[in-house]
Amino acid sequence: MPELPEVQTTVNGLRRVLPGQKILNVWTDLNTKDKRKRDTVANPKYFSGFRKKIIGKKIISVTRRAKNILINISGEQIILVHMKMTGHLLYDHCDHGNRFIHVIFTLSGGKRLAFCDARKFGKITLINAGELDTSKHLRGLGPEPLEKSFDLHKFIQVLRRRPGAPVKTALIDQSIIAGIGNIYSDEILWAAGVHPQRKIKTLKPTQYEKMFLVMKTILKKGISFGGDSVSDYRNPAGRRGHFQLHHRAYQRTGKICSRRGCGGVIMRIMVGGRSTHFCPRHQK
DNA sequence: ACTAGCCCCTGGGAGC
DNA sequence: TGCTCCCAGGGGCTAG
Repeated sequence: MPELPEVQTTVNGLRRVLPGQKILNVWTDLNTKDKRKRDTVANPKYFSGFRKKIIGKKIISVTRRAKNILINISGEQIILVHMKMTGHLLYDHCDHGNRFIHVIFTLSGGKRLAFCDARKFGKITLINAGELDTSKHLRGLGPEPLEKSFDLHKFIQVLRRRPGAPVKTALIDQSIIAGIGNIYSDEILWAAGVHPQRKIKTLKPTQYEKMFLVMKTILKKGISFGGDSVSDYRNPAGRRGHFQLHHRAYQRTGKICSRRGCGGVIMRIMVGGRSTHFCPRHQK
């Protein structure tokens, strides 16, 4: 469940080691006929072209947009990596016994960059830099929640584009705000004291303000803990993040709410097809 | 135009 | 011990 903080943690790790290196080779064992993966290295036909286009190219920088890792290479091209549910990138920590490694880039510095993904949902594709924002991979994404320019006014404005949606559904909608997923949305709503099924149009100004503030602090907290490894996420060095040790709602079903003086019991319900954890006592 | 729901995939945990 | 069933959920896609 890599979300913004996990993707940022990976980017922070990679941008210290990748820039300046050349890509010497790339290997994959992925092989699919799924037409949804037509434009990824999982498609053998695409992979041979991908391989030709990136070999010999130099890595310039590593950035992030929403939950996508963008590896900018020479020749005005970008390798886009989406980790989806269980994916992660490993730098110089790809041991041969790891059967979940599906893509390996050999680099000029003598180290390797590997894409590890137990469930093979992840995506690796190549985009021309000039077409990045209009590509189907990034087109339609909402604003970055941690940008300074993303203020309370814009927060309210984008959420109100889905007036009838439950607030939980709106928060994880990538076209509304980019980068929030199931874990951080539950944590944001717990901290804001907002019920996940509350409809956007019924939110009070004070609730918007509280949600906005805790959204920024919780996402930053996620980054400062090196992401959340409740599931498969690992940083480029193969190590776990620690945000999972600080969950207040996510996967705490049946536990006493840790808000001081609350005493509620965390519940799990389905909202918009996603399991949702919240405290029915203090989240209104 | 919108949304609900299925599907991709496989490990891990629960239940028997 | 080992089998089966269910759950995890980002996001593409389709049917309504």
